[in-house]
Amino acid sequence: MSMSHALLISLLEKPSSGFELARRFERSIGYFWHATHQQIYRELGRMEAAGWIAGQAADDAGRTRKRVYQVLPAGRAELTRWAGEPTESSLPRDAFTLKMRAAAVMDELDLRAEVLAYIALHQARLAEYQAIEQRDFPDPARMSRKDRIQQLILQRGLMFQRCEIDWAQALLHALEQP
Amino acid sequence: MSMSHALLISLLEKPSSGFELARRFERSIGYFWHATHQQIYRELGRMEAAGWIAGQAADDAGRTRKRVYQVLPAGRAELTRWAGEPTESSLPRDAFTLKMRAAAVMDELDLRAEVLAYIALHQARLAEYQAIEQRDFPDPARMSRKDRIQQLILQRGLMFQRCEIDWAQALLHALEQP
DNA sequence: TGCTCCATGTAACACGTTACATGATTGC
DNA sequence: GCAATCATGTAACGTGTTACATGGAGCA
Repeated sequence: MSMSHALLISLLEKPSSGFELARRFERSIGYFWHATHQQIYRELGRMEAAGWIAGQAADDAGRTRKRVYQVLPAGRAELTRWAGEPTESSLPRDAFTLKMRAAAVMDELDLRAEVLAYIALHQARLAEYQAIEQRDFPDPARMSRKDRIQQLILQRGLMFQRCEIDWAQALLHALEQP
Repeated sequence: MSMSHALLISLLEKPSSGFELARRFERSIGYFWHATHQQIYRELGRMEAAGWIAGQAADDAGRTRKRVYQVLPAGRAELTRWAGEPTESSLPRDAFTLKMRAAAVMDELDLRAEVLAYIALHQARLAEYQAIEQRDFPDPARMSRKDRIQQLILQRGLMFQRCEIDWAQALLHALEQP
């Protein structure tokens, strides 16, 4: 799995503690890759053992156990190796589409409320992404290569939300017909 | 998990053996929900024990162990119950996007070939879906409610492929800039 | 003092993947 | 007779999820 690589990239973007990573994997990064804190701690332990990352007591640790991890050369090498191998195409598992398949074969199911909730969810996400875009990429003129790529990744998310909303509206229309 | 529900819906669409389900979950259904044959046999066993489905020796079984399963009333009831509960929003884990995040923070990575392969993959899928649409929904005039919903589900897939292709082309352009 | 948040972990279990095994049928 | 495909399964392992536990810091 690429869980470890997701963490390596995240640590390259910013050296962090396990807890900070967990928060980020619930939010911005989480929009594209989700993980629980247990997975993260487990993986951080493995990667430290493998010499990919090094953790040390954080400056602001006080008497807490807070440790901040950073990527070692071996971790960078592993990322390079991984980037070169063929990408596994992710296979979706979408409970919503599944319910719509159910609605197709079971006439008695009325899923209009589900579709409305789905539209609302994706409209909320769209608004969130738009806010992130305005916050992180306010000036289209002065952007580095890194900024441009990161903005494109965000725009992929924006594009999907718009697609989902349009599609769900067409679906709603179809469900309202006998 | 909704693995069992995916199988129930698939069995409602057409009573089948485990092997037939496995083939379908690699192909058409697999575009929206993937499963290996081991998962399928395991789940069929559980569902039969729970009284959701019943299996009997297939008509064309001969001396093989082929068994065809069909959904029992308890299985239908379970689908109805499941459709009524709130839908868990699926969280994506996309290795390709992850690699692009890596490219953003590691200048030395050249992922242009990856992007080209990605474009080719989604163009191939687009063509596949278009072929399925022409085969399964040839006559837009005479379509049942069921057909219309199933076509919309397929069109969601088509829409995503087009989005991915357009987006990847923009990304390719960004990667070619220093 | 008690509440909430920060921070890290263990343990048990469910789910998913991979490798391997078995035997019948179909076509060359 | 052999290979490919149909058809079902077991076993082992890795990953993901859920529940629970622990303790410090900041605040009212």
